[in-house]
Amino acid sequence: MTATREASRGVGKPRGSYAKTEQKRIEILDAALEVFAQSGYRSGSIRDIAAKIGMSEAGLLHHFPNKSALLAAVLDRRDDQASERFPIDLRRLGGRAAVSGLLELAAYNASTPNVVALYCILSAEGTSPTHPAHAYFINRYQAARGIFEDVFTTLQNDGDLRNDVSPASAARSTIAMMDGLQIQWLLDRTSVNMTEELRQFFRGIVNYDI
Amino acid sequence: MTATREASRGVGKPRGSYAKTEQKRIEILDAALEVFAQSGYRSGSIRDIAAKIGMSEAGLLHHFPNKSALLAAVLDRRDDQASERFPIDLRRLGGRAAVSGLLELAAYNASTPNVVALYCILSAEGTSPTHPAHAYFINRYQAARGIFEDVFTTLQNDGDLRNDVSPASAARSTIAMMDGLQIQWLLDRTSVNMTEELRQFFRGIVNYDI
DNA sequence: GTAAAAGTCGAGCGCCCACTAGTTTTCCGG
DNA sequence: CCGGAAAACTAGTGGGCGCTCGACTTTTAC
Repeated sequence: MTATREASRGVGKPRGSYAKTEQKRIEILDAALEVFAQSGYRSGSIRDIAAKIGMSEAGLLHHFPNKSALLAAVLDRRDDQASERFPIDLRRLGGRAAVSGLLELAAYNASTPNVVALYCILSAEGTSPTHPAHAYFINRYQAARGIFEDVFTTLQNDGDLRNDVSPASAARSTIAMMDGLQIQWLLDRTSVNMTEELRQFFRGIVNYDI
Repeated sequence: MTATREASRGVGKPRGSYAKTEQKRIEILDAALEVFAQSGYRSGSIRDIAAKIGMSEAGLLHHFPNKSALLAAVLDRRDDQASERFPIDLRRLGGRAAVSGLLELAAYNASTPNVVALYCILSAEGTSPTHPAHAYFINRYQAARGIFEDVFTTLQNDGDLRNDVSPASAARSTIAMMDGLQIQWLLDRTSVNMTEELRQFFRGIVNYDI
């Protein structure tokens, strides 16, 4: 996660990894994302992932101890990439700027369909308590609701959120809208424009022109 | 689908099924719904379904030719049951009554969590074009959008839908809201009240007190 | 240059899968 | 109450799965 090959160790024997190792890990994670996005975690196979990058299963499993660790690494990487490529701190922006940020986020998501598919299938699978990503999604949604609630609280304090809409409700329903639009969009990408539909949704709960 | 054991055939040899056959089919379909709801289609196994009702796999497969036919039968049965147990013709109701009907539908859904889980996981899996329920969901969403659009058109003609909301957009976003709320609700049933959240959503797009 | 760690692979283990074949058991119309 | 169809079971088949093991190759610190 940090930078280069295990950094400099003080003494001891261990050697750290080769120069190309990190690149290989990334190649694996990219392939895993595609496979999990298409087939889900439960039906996506390590065999398929390995084949996609011309590697043996055993070779792949040298880098990740098992399948669920691989999934965890895929999700970690996505979270890292998201904050790199879309570094918005919604709480900091607050109010109208944060709402605009959400619209930009929806537009950005529309440019990465396989990531959308990944979260769509994994969040559905993850509703089962036995799924390895169950806790991840519980936390993810709790965190998202917290952030969104703060954003809408700010918006309301600015007089920009309708008074009969509670920030908590706005948070829950905004998340629901984003998730729900993704399903229709994945089934038929011409059926819905996620950004415009989300904007229209916001028109129903805010007090300003958007 | 109709009523009793193949009805009366005129002449020929074949004998029709036993008295308990239909009951057994239903038992299988109920078990299949539970398994598919929990594990999805791809990871849900015929073995689990058969075990759940104390039957052998081969015995089960006597009633359904293969796994995907079983899934199709589960979906058929659900559609039949839905129109029996919740026989609302939204188009007929039109306008405010139809909107109320949707709120009742949300409340009804909250009383059948495994059905909600079934559609949640299957619609996510079904976004993949190779999934046996892909066409089913394409059709289902198209039909739903059509019905909802008619409902909101009526509502707008009655002056009950905000003028800056198109019926088509209201249809898409209402479906998205219902789907999205279900995910949060399945992850943590205390996190969201689907009916109230949907009502609040409608407040943003209608012109009357709801 | 070399030794040892890191990376890769082929083979295979035990398990689960959907589905089939053949046989036995259950039902029921006559 | 009996003959034959329907229903159910036992026993497989071929294949995919996650993961392990031991041997081989590549890299790299010294």
